[in-house]
Amino acid sequence: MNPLVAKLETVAVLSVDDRQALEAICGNTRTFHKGQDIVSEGDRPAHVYSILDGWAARYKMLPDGSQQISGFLIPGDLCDSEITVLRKTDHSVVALTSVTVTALPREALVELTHERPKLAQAFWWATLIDMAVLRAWVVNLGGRDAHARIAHLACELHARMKHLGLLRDGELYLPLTQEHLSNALGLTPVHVNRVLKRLRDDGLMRLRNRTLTLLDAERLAAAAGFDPSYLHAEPV
Amino acid sequence: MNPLVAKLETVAVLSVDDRQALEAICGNTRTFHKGQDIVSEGDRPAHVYSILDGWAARYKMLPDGSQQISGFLIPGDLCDSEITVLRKTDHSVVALTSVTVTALPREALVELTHERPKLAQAFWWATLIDMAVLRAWVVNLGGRDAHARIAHLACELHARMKHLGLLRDGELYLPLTQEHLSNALGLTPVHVNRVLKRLRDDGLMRLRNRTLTLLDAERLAAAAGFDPSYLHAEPV
DNA sequence: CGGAGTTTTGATAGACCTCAATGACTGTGG
DNA sequence: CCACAGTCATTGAGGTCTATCAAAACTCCG
Repeated sequence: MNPLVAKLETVAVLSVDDRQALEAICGNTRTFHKGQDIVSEGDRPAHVYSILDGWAARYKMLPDGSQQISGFLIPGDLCDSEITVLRKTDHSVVALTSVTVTALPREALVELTHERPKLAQAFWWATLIDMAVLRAWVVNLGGRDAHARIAHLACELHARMKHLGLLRDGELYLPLTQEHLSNALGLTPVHVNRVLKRLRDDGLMRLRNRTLTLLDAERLAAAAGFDPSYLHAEPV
Repeated sequence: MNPLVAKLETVAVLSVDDRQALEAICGNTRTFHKGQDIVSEGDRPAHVYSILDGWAARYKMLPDGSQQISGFLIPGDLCDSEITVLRKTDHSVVALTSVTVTALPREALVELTHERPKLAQAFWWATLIDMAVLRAWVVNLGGRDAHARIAHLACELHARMKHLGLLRDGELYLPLTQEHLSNALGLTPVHVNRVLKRLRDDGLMRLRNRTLTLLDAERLAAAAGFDPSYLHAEPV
């Protein structure tokens, strides 16, 4: 099933009609290769891209040439929903793996949500969850040291992928280099490396060969101060 | 006019009917005094509170007793819209001044947006703007040093208040202590103090007696890497 | 096998934190 | 109108976490 539909259905009950209408405006799929920008800062895309498969990252270039990642996107996530209100995107989205997206024409999406309030609600509510994730990032960056910060991100990604049913043997494919992590966490790659070593030595988690293993999920969550309830959305 | 309506009208065109329907579900107003929690983490409020007047801050308590602020709320902002999807709030909101809110019953809001797609869109789009602000916070916390970080927050708050027409002589009433700033910016109060002194000595900005003055808005924005377009929402 | 990207490790430096004390400001009550 | 308490701002000294610079080892892939 279309993962966007799946995501919306975790926050709202859609009628068959609603679902079909949404699927009807999904345009052609398009594939981006690893490293390619799906959306570039300053663009005024005519489409809202929804990720069908693969990983992507939102990031913003800073004046000194560094980049700050503000979110990781996985299947079901929208890359640039803000273009429905902002004239241009205020950040970029880059493919971390080969990424397949479906393109929802902006106008069609606006009309669709105008005609189908249930869908408009669903998009709103899905955005509220995304926002809860973003708040958790703020708390993570502002309130925790490197050790807890990395642990928390690991817990978040693990929980999100689990929710999508994308774990393999409890392990998680993570296409992130230590440099990606450092750009997401406000640390340097070198320090990320050292802290990963400590997490590994402490038996909390291991990241190797793009595979994340939670060695002791409970102690890891404790070290991270991780409480998954913000992610979720059990059916109301 | 109800500042919530004003906020929604910056992102969508509402009919008179829509506006009246929204105003109709605004329940009694309620006033919280400074320091009081408007929403507490773990609550399951039956109302979504919209700020009519005053300042508030979202924050989360961390295990070590510190608190991380994830946003400042000003008139028009919703305190706890996430309760439409999350069973309980994942953070608290505290009044920084005396705060007047209007209470929108959760059920009524859900029904209203179900019946009036334009309103549902407006709430969605307003949330997208709030999210852009939050992304900017992530970038600020993760990507900038203390000097630029404080400068950026000052620019953001100035721009938001200007947009609401709440500046006085280009100056901004800011009911924040240096400790609030430190809790928002992931710094210590002592360091905030030192950096504020430097910003003052450099002629960039001054914060004194709860009044923020941008001494040199242009150089300040440059130091902060501030680009206001994310905030905004000119009519599309 | 070669070469680029990535991970790992060491040594040193700097931004920011902690602890602690002083000084300014605000509101209150006598 | 002044004295007082409480909150908040300011300053100093020393310590820690994380950054920077540099180089070596590893991995992956063509």
